[in-house]
Amino acid sequence: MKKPIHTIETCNQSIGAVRDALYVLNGKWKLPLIVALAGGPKRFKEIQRELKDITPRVLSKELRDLEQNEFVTRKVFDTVPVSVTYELTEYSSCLDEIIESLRVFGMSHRERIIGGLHKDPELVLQSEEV
Amino acid sequence: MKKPIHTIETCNQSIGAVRDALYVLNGKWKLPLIVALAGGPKRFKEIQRELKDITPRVLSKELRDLEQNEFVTRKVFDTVPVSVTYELTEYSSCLDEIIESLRVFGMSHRERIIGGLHKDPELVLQSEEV
DNA sequence: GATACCGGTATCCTTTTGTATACTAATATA
DNA sequence: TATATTAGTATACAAAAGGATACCGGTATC
Repeated sequence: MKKPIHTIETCNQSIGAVRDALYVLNGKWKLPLIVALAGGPKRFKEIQRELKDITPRVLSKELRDLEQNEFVTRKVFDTVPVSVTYELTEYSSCLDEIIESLRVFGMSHRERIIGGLHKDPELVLQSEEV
Repeated sequence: MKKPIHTIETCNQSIGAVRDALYVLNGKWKLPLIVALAGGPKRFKEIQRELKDITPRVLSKELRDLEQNEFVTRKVFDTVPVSVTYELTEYSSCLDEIIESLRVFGMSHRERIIGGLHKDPELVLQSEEV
């Protein structure tokens, strides 16, 4: 008899892994922030202007999160006044694949929910303009 | 000259799609709940017992979310007292692929963060036992 | 001298998310 | 008669995420 593939431990481990993955992208601003930085290094205020409505408090925290996940590097330049840039790392490109698969899934799911004349799509879909 | 692939609209649309996708799996209990139902239809109390610590209020809400996303069907049986079962739909299997890619990413990311002797992995990784 | 820019931080507040606890009505069991 | 079971709901609360606003010290511009 074969060993079971799904033990309680491996299963919980998998749940943890998926949760870690989701955690990396969680919150309102991670994705827009990654997209903003995809165009090259940017300065703090520059990002803040691009992501209309993000407060410096939140931006600062989101950038720190991405930095700790090694998706972003922070560079301080010795100018007056100091300038600080944030830049996506090489490693961050490993997000591309998973973001793409989330995108594909999200698009088709949205089609299904809207196309199926769901009673209240706004309960199901998060992004606006349903 | 070619049309740009990344216009502001398509880009925002993509962000929305990814956000919708993440929204489907968000929260503390969606994943454990899906895993619990992967073993076949289960009744409310049965699930509640399996997911130790989930309160009926939250379980009820999570099940409703999954139902509205068409990942779960609710069936009421005319027994006394009534029994109600929850079951994954065919459609829910479209989650498999994306959950698997999240799992793979999550595992390797966790390895990287822990293996890289990150100062405080608990700031970065969400699932316990870092 | 007044104002604006830079990269944030401090403090307080609101919204969202999840928890705790108690409760329902009908039936079965002890 | 007392208790447990079913599938939840009601009310109140705590914790987490995010927003609003003001502020810092140093320089440049008006």
